[in-house]
Amino acid sequence: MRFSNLLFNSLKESPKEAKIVSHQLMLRSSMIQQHTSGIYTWLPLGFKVLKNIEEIVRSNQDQIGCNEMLMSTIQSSDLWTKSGRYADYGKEMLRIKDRHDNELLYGPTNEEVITDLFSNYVNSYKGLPKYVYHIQWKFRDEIRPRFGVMRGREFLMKDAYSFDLDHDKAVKTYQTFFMCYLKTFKELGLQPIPVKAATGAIGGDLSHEFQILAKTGESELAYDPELVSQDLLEKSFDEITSMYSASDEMIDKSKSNVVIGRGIEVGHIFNFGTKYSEPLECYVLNNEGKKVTPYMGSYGIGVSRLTAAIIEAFHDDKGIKWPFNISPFKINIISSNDKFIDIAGELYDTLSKKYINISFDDRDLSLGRKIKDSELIGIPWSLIIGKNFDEKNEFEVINRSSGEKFFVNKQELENFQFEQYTP
RNA sequence: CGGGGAGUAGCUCAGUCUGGUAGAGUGUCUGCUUUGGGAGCAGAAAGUCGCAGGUUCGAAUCCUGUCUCCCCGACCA
Repeated sequence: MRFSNLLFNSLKESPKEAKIVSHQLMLRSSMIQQHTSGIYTWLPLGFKVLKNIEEIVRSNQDQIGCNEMLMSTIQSSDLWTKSGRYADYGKEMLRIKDRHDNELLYGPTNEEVITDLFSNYVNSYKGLPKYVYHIQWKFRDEIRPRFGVMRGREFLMKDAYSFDLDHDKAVKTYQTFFMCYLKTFKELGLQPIPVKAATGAIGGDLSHEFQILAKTGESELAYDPELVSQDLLEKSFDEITSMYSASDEMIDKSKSNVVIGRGIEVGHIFNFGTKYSEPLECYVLNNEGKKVTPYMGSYGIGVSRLTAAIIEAFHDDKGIKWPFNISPFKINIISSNDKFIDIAGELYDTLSKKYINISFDDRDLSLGRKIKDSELIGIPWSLIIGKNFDEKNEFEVINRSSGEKFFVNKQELENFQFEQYTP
């Protein structure tokens, strides 16, 4: 993408409504624009990031045999009345009436819809287990939206649902998703702390929140420091969950060797048994031909929230520092002045064949301004063609994260390991 | 929903107390000079002062109503 074609306008000052750094940087770098309280338009840069995160989440779901599908945003109230949640959900649910006066709602979650769908498609224990997910916009009419997309009313969520024959199998499934989540977050550059959670409105006997440590996190948590210092992917579910972690009121202050911090909840998983399958009359026939009710679980990841959470984790006073695979652009080509614009353009064409998502700042602006924008947006690499090219035929490559500079000739540039980037 | 604050140019904000021609910085546009870290000079465009009503000769400013946004709390991916 050439900057001359990009819908982008960096702001030097933060709009005053933004209180936390991720919100400020998202506004300053033209990632989002607020439409109304808690509802945002995703501008080109923000949308690219959102899709990159979505893709990482998607590939990890696919790896555990989870089926991607797409359920509607608008739902009928019928199923919710059946499950008993139409009344329970209260004002957080956005209720709508169509022209026939039918009661509809903008889905805040999908347990009802998927349970109903499942009961129509799977009738035998042989069809179990089944995992399905979708990545879809949700709406919860929060009392007080805040912090930009961190707590919006409209948000993009990956929600998966599992169906198992019995409780033990459902627990195994739960563990599979648990480990899948750790891997997903690691690919996003994050190491969240799995916190035992109260099961709340969704109910069930087993639930974990995945919290990213951040000063601006909304909830307090206490945890065993080993949950942060060790690679959890090398441990088993039992080893991990035997370490101490607790949130808010569940924190045991008498515990020693425990760290108190604040966290951003980026994922939440539940094992809730037959809480929905039973009232919605979802069953399969077992090997004796008898009706049994599947055991279910649901598994959420806040995709739009993750954009903000990742910025909270990776930024400095100059702007965002995107991990390579999340960044809207991987390499930003900058010509220091118009003299090099053609050479820069050729380089852009060449590199575009090798990498996806290269950008070329072809605007007629001073070098300083272009570098500032590149830093603000958080592009992992800037590639400058300027005086060093003139004098020594060298390109200058700057790493956003470390600030390191490399001077390379054309041959070296071709072999340069741009992917080796971690903030 | 309770408590607090704010709506004036794209953005940040002054002006409101004490009514009298709508302001600054930044950004935008044009021209020239520039071009290695948000360049310089000159010029220009840009706001029904959130909306509605009222008081007044006259309202951004005073009064009434209303809408929206933000912050603190209880709920949540």
